[in-house]
Amino acid sequence: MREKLQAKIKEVVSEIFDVEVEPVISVPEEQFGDYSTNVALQLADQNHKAPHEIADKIAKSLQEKLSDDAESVDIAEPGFINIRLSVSALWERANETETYKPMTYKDQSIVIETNNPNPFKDLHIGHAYNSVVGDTISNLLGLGQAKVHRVSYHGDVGLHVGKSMWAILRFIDGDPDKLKTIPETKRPTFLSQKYLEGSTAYEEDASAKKEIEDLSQQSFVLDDPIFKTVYEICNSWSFEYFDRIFQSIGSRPVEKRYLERDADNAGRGIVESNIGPVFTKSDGAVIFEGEKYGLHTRVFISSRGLTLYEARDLGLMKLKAEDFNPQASYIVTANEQKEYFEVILKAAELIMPEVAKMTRNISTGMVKLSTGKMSSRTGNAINIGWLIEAIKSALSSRKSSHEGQEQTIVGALRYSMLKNRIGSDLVFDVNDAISLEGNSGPYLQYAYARSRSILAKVTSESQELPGDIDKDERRLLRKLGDYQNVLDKAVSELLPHQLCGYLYELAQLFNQFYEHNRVLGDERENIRVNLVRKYSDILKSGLDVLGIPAPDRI
RNA sequence: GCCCGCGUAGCUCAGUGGAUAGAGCGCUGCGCUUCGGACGCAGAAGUCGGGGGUUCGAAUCCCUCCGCGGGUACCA
Repeated sequence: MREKLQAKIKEVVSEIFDVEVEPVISVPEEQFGDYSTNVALQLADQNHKAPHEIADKIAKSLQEKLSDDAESVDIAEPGFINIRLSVSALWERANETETYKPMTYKDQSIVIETNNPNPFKDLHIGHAYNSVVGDTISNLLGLGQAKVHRVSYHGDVGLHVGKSMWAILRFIDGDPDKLKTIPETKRPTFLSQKYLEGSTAYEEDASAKKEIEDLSQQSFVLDDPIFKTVYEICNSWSFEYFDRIFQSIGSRPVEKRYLERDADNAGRGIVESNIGPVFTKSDGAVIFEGEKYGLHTRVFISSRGLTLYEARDLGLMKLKAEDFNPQASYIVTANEQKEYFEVILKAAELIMPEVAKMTRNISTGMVKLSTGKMSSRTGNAINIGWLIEAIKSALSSRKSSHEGQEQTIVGALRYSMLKNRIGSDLVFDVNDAISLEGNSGPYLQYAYARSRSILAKVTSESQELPGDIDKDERRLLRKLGDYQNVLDKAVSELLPHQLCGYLYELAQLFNQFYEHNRVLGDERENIRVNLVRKYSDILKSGLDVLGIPAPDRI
């Protein structure tokens, strides 16, 4: 409908004024109509004519051209043209919407790095946020008809591994079988405790520091049998834990896990073979002089000969390009890495321009806590497991059944992370995240369950619709037809909050409708059931994109 | 210091060139539950950080100042 309208306006303008324009069409407040355009104001600017006159001419001609689709075409000061759709056009638009799929990324292979927690360490809200955002953006890409490859990247080598292994090796005291004494459910806690022990020792004990540094080296070579055995067991514990947690917050599994170990080799090769043209040596280190390009100068290979994150990221870019032959590659990270990635991409541009060109860092903003105080044990971070328990206990304080509780938790958590624009910081308020009311995931799930409950009770079979429509019905139908525009925008800009905002407004309208209008047993039952059905389908499909389950009963 | 980002109601945020700046939470009052009250209705609450500029039109673009956050050579 929007395209149709756009074409007609273009046609009209071309006929009357003999100019080519790409008319901007927006959805105004309901009182003004269903669509609005400011072409007259744009033309007035160019032609130095009164916008009102121009608008008048366009509106008259447009009214004729649209015939059955427009109920009215009005002008409003200073020169807006407002179009009010006919009832039949509104239904047509809503029907289109139900089967609509944006084609934004059609036939593209796209690889996206959705999360990157390090084994041996614990997961906190920041990891959950990254996963939820990365997963939802992947869903949007998929909706835009891309072939999406979700991947993750993990720091399985380096200092943090040394810290953990130092404490773990002391615990097993030469006997790897001691790990078997740790029950499966305690493994994540065990690992995070050992990491904490190692970190503390590293700070406070000089001899431990030396040992930890040696163990860090060992993580690269793995030539000590006991180290290797223990390392591999604990690594697998971590990955099992990650998979379980990410699945429990509704994120789909990754297709491939990349390890720094692999990126290390690839990255070293790239950097070393480009010393001279791209990289230079300085104080024994291999650096990239980003300052030449207005960026930061960064070290890629340290003076001790070790690759740093910079070199490994170059290697990773190459590996991903080889594995998936993508047209686009996204890396979702917190924005503290934004300027870092600008440097990496600049260096990559000089070495492998085609890879650099398609790679984009989506920076998410940092997760901050609204309350200063947090668990003293985990420092200033909120552990994901703790958060899930908090939502669970908020739920059980309700009298309702526990049916669908898991889904409600996912809904509350994901929605609280997705409803704000990606890029600005997320001030994480636990009370907000566990909220079941207002602009929240559970509000949407509840509004969905209500509609399903009505539909389950429908007995009449007649599908014949009356030609007229009342005010509340029209309002709901108007909103339903908006869905495809919202999808277009959310998909092309990769902004899930656009969809959140729309679904919330839609659910609000439905709840208002529900409050003031009887559906079943009313003389207008047919038309209303039809609306409820469309509403229910659209809400479910939107929640699905957000990775939020929509159970029939909650 | 330099670079990047942000500043909208008490709090958390939408709105990023168009019409009287919107929502949730919180606050005040109401509906007391007939298709599910995890709901609905009404109300109070704003120098859109300050100042200047561009424009028919600015929260939105430009300049400047203030405040906050992040980055800034061997962490990731």
